Amino acid sequence: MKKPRSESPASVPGAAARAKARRRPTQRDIALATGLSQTAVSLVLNGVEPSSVSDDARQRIQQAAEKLGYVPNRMARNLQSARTRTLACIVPDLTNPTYPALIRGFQTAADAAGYDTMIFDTDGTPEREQRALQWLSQGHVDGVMAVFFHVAEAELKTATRGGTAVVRLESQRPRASRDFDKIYINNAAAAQAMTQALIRKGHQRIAMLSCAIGPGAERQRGYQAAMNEAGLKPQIVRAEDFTQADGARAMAALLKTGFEGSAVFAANDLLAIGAMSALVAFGRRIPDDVAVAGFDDIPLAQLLQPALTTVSRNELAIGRFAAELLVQRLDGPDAGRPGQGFERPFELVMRESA
Amino acid sequence: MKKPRSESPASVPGAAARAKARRRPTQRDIALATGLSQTAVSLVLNGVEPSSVSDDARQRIQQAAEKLGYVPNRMARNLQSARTRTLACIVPDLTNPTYPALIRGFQTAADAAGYDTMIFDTDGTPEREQRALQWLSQGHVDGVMAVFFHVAEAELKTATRGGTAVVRLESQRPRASRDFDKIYINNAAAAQAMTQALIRKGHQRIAMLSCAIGPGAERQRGYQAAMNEAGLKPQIVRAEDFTQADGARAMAALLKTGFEGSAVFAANDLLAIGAMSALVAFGRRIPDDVAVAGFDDIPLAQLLQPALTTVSRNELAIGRFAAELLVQRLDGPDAGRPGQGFERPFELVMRESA
DNA sequence: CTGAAAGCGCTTACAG
DNA sequence: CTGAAAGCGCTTACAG
Repeated sequence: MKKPRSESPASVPGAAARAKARRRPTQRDIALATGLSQTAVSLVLNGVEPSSVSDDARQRIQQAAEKLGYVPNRMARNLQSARTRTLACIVPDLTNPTYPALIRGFQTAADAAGYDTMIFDTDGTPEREQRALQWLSQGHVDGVMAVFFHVAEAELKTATRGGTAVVRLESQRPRASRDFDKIYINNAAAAQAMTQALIRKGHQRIAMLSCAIGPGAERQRGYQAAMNEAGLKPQIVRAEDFTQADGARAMAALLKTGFEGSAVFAANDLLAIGAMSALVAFGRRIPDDVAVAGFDDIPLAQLLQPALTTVSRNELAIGRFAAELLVQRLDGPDAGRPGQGFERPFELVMRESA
Repeated sequence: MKKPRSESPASVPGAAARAKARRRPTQRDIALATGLSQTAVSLVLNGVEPSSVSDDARQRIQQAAEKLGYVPNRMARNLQSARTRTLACIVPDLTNPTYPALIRGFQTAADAAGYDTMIFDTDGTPEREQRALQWLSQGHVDGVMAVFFHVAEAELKTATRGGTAVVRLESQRPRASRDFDKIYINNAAAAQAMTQALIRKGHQRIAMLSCAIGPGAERQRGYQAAMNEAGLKPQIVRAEDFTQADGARAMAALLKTGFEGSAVFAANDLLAIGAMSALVAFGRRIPDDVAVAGFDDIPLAQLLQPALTTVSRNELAIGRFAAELLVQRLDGPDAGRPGQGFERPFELVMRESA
């Protein structure tokens, strides 16, 4: 045997040898141990009803399985049945607390339906989102809830054409899709409502701290609509990404150029928190000198001093709802129905910061 | 990446054809399309070198693969090669920001080595940790970094005997294990150091707010050692779980019974944050009336008002290190070496809250 | 250079 | 009731 010298994973000697050395028992081992057929073993261990295996055989098989510590090989089972009993969450950034909350809700519902949950963090970059797509297309999961910033609908459709159920979270009312469900909140309306609330509080010069990716555009749209409607001049400042550090940087830059507004509306809570720390560093009091509002209502928002005014989407409920949609599609009677769009409510949470 | 076109030929109508079109293309389809063997297809698509396939054949195969939008079926490949090129992180609670940081670091290193990262949230409960074990034993991943609260060493060993590489994060110096690596910080020493720091600041009545699970016990041990050593009387209050809500509840209960201490040392930052909100609600000023210290140094710690004094483990670095260990075991020359224990440093981060 | 064939561990018709 | 057999999509020795 000539060993091909390749990058192929299987040619790594150590792991392959080790795997073989400590082989896990298979149905064949149980068949050999009991003197019955592998078919019978499969039938018994899967509890296929009505059972065509005698009680005696069944008992011997179960005992042998127990004794050998048999665990089914999912790769093999999945290859055969094309079902994995696993769902995935694909999110841009686990260190943004809004996503763990979403996943928490998802997992609760997936668990109740007997599905495992896998989580994939894309970092919100085009490259890693493509890796997530590739991973999806390899058939690891039966269904997925995905938050993508850079993936086109057609790409997602291609990646999941193997039959993977999809719920996509959108930042605006999406076009109807035959192929998968979509959940969205009206980000523009939410941002507009928050801006209007700030205006009602007497603010005239309100800057928006936003970001070009993800839901940033829609939230800017809502802000602009409210400002225009009130005859006020919009001022939008762009941060690199939706992180606290980027928010602090952008706010500091704005302050250095002589910011004279009385309020800042940030496109998410992390940006708002960054802005708050920059404001404090520049000696501005919140909310007396500058009011601050955010978006997401992450758990931390109410713990800040002052507590952050923000927009809540109830992520926990959205996650739960998404998992339930997937399970219905996979196990329910409406497996084949066309995709639907589901709008979820938002809520303004007025706290001390504005 | 080019978007593959639909392979559904308009000239072949009918349900069968559509069902076929929906199927993901396989190597067999490429073989059929090119008139070459499936073996040749596999050889070319895996880039096996030195190649035994002619340039002409190679080109035709690659073109057909592109045209059909071929994506390898991982289930099949894994079944054959027993390798998945995927690593897992198993953690107790994604909504505790310390774990996203850990995962972030892990993912960075895994990514660099060409591995995908899957995340499994156990909720810290015995039931879900068992599900994680079961999932592990099904061979989904080549390696795993795990934080378990309730899983015995033997159980983990059994679940991964298929050859899955393991790095376990421990809360104390672990016993050496032949089977897997362990990373730990000396939680007792860290808690002791923090308690000593509080004592040096003049505090005499220091309560510890802790939790029975996970690293709670070790941190209590360190606290007690420091208190005893200084001739002070330890007072430990137990919260249900390591969450902010539990911290607030436990602190409020303590305050109701007439707490007279001048400092509270919480076993993690979330408990500390909960305690802070309870203290504020009861009209106590931090740190003037009661000083507060935590453990973990989650990103939020420095954003609080007052900023939280805490213990840092540098999760990002730990995660990165863990992934590198796994990759070395899987791809490196030292695949078979016995497991080692690696101690990582901690650091006291003194801020305003104490 | 190329393809026929065995086999990874499993499910599921099908024939005795 | 029971087992032989086909097949899921792939990798890889082996024979031409």
